[in-house]
Amino acid sequence: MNRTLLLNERKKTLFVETKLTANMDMATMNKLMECATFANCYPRDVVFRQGDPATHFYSVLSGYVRLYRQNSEGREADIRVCGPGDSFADDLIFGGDTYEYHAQAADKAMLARYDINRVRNASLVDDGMLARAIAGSLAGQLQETMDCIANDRLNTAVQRVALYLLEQAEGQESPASFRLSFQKSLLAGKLGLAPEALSRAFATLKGLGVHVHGRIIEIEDMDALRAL
Amino acid sequence: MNRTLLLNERKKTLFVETKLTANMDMATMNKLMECATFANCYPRDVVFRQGDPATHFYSVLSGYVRLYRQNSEGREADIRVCGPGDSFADDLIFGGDTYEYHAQAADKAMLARYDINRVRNASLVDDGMLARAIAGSLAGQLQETMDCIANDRLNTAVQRVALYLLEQAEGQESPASFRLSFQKSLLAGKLGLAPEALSRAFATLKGLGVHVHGRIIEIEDMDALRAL
DNA sequence: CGCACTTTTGAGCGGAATCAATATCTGTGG
DNA sequence: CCACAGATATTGATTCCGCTCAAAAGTGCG
Repeated sequence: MNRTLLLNERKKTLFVETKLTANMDMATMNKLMECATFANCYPRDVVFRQGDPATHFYSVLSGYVRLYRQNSEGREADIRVCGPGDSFADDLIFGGDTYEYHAQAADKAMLARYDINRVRNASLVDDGMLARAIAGSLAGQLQETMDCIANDRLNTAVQRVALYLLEQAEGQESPASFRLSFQKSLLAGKLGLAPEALSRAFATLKGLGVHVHGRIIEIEDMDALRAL
Repeated sequence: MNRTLLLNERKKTLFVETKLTANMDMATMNKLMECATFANCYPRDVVFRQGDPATHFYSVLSGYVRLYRQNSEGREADIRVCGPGDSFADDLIFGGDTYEYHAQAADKAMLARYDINRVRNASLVDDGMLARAIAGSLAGQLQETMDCIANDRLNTAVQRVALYLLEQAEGQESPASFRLSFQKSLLAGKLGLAPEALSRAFATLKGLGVHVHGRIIEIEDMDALRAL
């Protein structure tokens, strides 16, 4: 068994597990696969830049990608952090000809890279399955993004961090423990905080039984966090 | 010509001018129309509540609808303000069975009200046009919503207000003038501000040649705002 | 003309950003 | 295995933005 074949099998598996392909039949998945190439990224690699003409959209197979915008002084604000299974820039399939944000690998990452025009054309000639899958993906992203706005506007830094920890510990009983899936500086950005603010939020949460050792988090009492 | 007929013609016109129907052919539009009823709302009418089972999605034909979420203490945060042509809760067509936010008329409003199940089923049997139209609508909303996050995180109150005014004055030369399309308290919510903060932002902008008389806005020099 | 609602203004406070310094972690090579 | 360098994270001090509460002023409608 050669190495390339193994790699392709792995890619294929990850491709199938993507949110975009989750509810597709085989035929549609194959159509989509034909529009795809694969790309490996190293940390800090730029996937595309705001203002670039939009040619491709992406699914994350492994690793993380950070979507962000910059203001005139160069300060950056994260819009979304995409992990395995997430897709991004697919909002440009049905309109929009330039990327509206920067995309940068936040880790070693493997991406599926779809040609926008080919996917759009494919969606024009199939029975609607492809368009429905895209719509489903966009709907999920829209919900997440609206959640994010509400969360930003309604909750303080400590509350947002507590909420994130609870989401990560989903399904565990108190006491829960897990490993953060990415760096704290990236997490800070995702939550709309400066890294210092995240640090201070963790310090506050220590008083409620949250222990942080590097990337390992231990939560003594999940209900104490829920009560915030 | 009777009154009801006139009214229906008006509804039909507004229906056609909706973002959702913008790129549809007649056949698809008719299919969609068959899933619709119409509703008139008075200011502060509740369209649906967070947690309600999702049965319908909506297009705004006239007036404004506010989408918002509440925290445990009852404080409210606006997620989106929908005006003529906008649709909302269409993110639930392909997944999600409860509304994730409150929707409230912010004005006398006329809405098209679509049965989610019927539209979903219609989208399963057509050639994909319906699904593509929905995907296009969701893509637009997603872009707006991501813009909102970036804007919130990157700009101060004064900058956000200035940006909003520039958008509203789109296409005019300096000096520009126009009327706000809704109350200041609603605008404040849309921009993620307390009403007092909006007021103070206007006060600050007075120094840059922005004059506010009730809902009438006059901008002496648009470039001065762009420079913020 | 008066009442209710919306908006503005003022004062004080609190949360998070910024800047700066220190501590901790990670991976590399001696 | 340890020492070291560079990156990452924490802590402290300060500033500033925007929220809250309270009161006054403005607006519009019957």
